[in-house]
Amino acid sequence: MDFIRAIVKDDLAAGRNEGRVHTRFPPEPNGYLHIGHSKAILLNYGIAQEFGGKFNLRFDDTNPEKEETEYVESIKADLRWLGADWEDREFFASDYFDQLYAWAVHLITAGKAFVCSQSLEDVRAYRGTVTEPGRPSPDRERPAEESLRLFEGMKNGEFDEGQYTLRAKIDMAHSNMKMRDPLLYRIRKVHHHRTGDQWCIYPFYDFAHGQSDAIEGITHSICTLEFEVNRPLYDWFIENLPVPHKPRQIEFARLNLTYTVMSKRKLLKLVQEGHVSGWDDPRMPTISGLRRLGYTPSSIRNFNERIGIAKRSSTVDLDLLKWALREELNQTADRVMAVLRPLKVVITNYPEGQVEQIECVNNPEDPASGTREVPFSREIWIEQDDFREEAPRKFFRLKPGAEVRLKHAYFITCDAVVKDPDTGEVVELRCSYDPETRGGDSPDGRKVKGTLHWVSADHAVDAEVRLYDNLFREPFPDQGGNYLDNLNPNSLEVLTGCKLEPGLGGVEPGYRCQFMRQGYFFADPQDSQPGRPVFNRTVTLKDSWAKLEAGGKTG
RNA sequence: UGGGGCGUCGUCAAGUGGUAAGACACAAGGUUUUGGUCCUUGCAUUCGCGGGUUCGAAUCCUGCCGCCCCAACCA
Repeated sequence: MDFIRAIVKDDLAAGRNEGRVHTRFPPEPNGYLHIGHSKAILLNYGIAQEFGGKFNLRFDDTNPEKEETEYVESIKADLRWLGADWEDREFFASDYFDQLYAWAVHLITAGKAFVCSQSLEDVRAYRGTVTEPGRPSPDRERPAEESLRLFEGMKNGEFDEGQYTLRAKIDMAHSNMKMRDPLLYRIRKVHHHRTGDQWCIYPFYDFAHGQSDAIEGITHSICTLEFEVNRPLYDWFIENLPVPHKPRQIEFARLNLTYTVMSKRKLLKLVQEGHVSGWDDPRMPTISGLRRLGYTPSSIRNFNERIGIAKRSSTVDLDLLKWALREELNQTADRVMAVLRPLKVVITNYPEGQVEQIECVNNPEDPASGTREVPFSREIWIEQDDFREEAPRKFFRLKPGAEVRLKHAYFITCDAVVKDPDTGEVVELRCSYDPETRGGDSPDGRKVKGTLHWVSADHAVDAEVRLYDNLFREPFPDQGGNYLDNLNPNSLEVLTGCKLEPGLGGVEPGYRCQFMRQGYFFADPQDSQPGRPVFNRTVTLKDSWAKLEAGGKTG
């Protein structure tokens, strides 16, 4: 059990919050959700579930300049996909603008807030530094009546942007910078995605967040580490306002992942500069990107269970995310045969025009998945990588004179290599098969080390296959300068003319399977259609042969 | 630098005074009609470093070191 659940459990045992548990996920609708957000979502939703509590969705929409309805919709879709259910409790900080305004008035009346006329520059200069105390604004002792009048003027649009702000009167010498008379409201004459032009003053995060929690009866306001310094201010508002409930803020370490970036600002730049096709590009660490790549919600939940919750900043190995996906798909995905880079094989002793139906196991990990029939004929496609004219000792695939097994079908032996007379490129293999080995076993007990996947040439379905790899080539893209310099130039390779076993021709978008010996693939939800399949490679299979080769240990 | 937070295996992470869980990664074997899966084994005499308290310390005290956050009219 992590430290936050321990706190919740303890609160329950002590009878705090009337025995309630109520959490929330408070995204700002200024970008798409990413895998890092899934940690916060699953934590908050998970705690509500486990302790019989409730979970709210609340959009933190206090900055109209960056927020859009498109983001609101994408966030809701992603939350649903992850399985987080906020029932009918969908809120917006902007729902509380009236109450927040009233509370601001309350603070002014109590002499705890004032309207300040300092310029942006002066506010900054007077704030002091981390080692020096700040100085009070000349307006700090403005009479409450006057502040009240000015604040109303601000609300009514009588002033220009930047002319006035509302500030709390706390302590300009406080060692915590957040407590040096923080800004509560600013004038912004911009259209808000929900309140339209109703308001021209908008509350800041600090003045909106805790109070929104209080209004909703949130018991545990869980957020990330960088808000730790905001907590004294969070508590100050709760203590100095007549709020209906006192929530408690608890911070945990946000998720970082190797080979990617997680800040919305950086992701937005990737989108805007066209380094990716959009927020849902399969290479993006966004929820929508992972979904389109082929990830499952359960694998993301499983991943989150394994990384834990703690307070130390950390970066999780991307391999763990990939592992969580493989672990699930190994159990659930049907195995099919697809040749990505085709090489023609003619089985010279196989009768011309003959076609046999070969029975294939759908998933050896799941007997209930049954079998299917795949046509076999004289000409087939195999993977170019599965043939080497000059092969190292440990290369168990096809080479001149060698015998291998075609999965579920026959043993074949390579008799001759046909090359393009001009380029020397291998264009076709002439092989012979052993009719006694149908099904893949030899009656004389003869063993072969290699088993290849294949597709009958006459029956193959053509497809486009997109091979995705890490977006960045460095585990820490931010290290040493600009992350854009560390973009992986080979993050996407598009293959056309791939040869699929015929059953794959009519597959629906969103279909998931294992291309045997290659990886898990997903029929692209947007570009694939029955009759014209387009597959995304979600994740490769572990490849110990590639590892041997890379290590020079192929004999 | 003032304040806040954190330092346990390559990466995450349990552990809260009784003598270092687990997962991923990695390595070596075995099984295998996917060089996949699966199985076996190995992988921190040590918990940032140094002192101290104690029969006993990753856990308590103390000094130091390192990393992260805060000086947006962002969240």
